[in-house]
Amino acid sequence: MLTESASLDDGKLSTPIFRSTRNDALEFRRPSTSFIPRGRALFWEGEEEAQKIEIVEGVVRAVRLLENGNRQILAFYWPGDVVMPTHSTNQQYTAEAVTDCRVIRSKVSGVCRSDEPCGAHQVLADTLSLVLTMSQKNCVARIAWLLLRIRPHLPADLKRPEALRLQLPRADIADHVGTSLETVCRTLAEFKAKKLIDLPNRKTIRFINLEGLARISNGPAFD
Amino acid sequence: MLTESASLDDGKLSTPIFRSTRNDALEFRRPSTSFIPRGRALFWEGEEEAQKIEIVEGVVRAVRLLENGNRQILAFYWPGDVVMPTHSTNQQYTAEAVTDCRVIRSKVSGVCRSDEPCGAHQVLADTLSLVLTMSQKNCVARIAWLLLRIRPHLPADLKRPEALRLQLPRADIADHVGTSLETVCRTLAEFKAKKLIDLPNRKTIRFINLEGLARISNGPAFD
DNA sequence: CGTTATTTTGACCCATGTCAATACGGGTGG
DNA sequence: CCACCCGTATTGACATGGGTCAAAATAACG
Repeated sequence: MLTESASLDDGKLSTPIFRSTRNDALEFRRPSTSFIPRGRALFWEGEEEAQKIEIVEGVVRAVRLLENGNRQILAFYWPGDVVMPTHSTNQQYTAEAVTDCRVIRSKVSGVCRSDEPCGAHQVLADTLSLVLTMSQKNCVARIAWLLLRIRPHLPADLKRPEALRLQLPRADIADHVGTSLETVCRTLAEFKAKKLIDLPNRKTIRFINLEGLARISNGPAFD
Repeated sequence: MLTESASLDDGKLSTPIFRSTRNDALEFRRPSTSFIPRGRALFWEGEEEAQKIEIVEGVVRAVRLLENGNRQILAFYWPGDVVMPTHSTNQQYTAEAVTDCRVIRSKVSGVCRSDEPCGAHQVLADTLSLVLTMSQKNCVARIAWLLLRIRPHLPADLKRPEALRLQLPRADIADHVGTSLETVCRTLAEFKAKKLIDLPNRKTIRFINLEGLARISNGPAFD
């Protein structure tokens, strides 16, 4: 599958906490904090464990694989989010690390209540809005919608003022909004040309005109 | 499952339009069936009642409405199915009668467990496969997929042997698989021309070549 | 520095949405 | 029972969004 080269290429820029000093080399100071290298799965479809996973650092994607090799990314999860299996008989999706991650695993009860909803409720909300977005909006609107959604979670790029580190590769964006990698590129270029965003480099984004993006994300009707 | 002869169309003559719904405060009361005319809502987005609704007869759709007036049908429910609100703070969808329906309402607890999952789990499973279908398959495959899914639930057409009563209007099919009404028509006509199905009239369908339909529903890769 | 993964840009064209005209067909009232 | 009517369905013509293939450019990595 993916290279688990454990090279902290992403980590060194985005994760000042992790690896900040040599002394912290072992993260086991904090109980049950574990490290997940980029590309590795946190759990798989079909796994039955009842656990919850809090993301401390990094980005996680919920994925369903398909017969033909294609994949659908159902949702992204960010630091502070808690990822849980649906407690049905088996997972409906796989959780994978988009970037190097640090997470905290803990047990969870078999029932879910309003104060502690299980993974199903969490994923449901995301998935519902995804279905709506996918079925009602065109590619441009979907990508604008995605950018606005992820923006609050993106870490600042230390070197460039006002710029954020876009942590998702183009392919992941494409597999989330249900389009091709090429269309993502073209659309981002279009946004840049329209001065809605700036792209200092491939992994960095600067939001310039949020209202414009929001208007586009509402769909072609409002151009 | 529960194959009813289901000639409710006649039944509405003798049935009182609406049994005034006072919520049965006592859980163990013998449930009474209520009649829901075509087009009426069983519950709405945002409603907070904790109830479950068993469909005795007819078809129900789970709908989300959109700003621009479009709608997305998340799922259809059939006799024997139990429709439940997600027990989160509010509904994520509206339930409406596609055809005249008879249903049984009853109270439900605030928690959900494996043996009695709440609406979220139910809708989640449907919605997940919907997302996958929508993002990965073309219109033809999506419509074939829908036909195969609804087939087990369709009541027989008494007058024509082997024929089933297609209870969903074209518009509902379109709003479920995320395409236009016209494309649904064209695709059905195409299936008929290829002798995969027959359409004796607008509300009747006869399945001829299930394998062929299944192949198409797997996507364009397998033509 | 050479090699590889990721991204960008271009060319082409098919599937599907949209607009528009027509044809059913099932209720309703006479 | 018939004729009318309106919602639903069908079919056609047309434009285009976005998928696919291909090649080049950039960044990442040893």
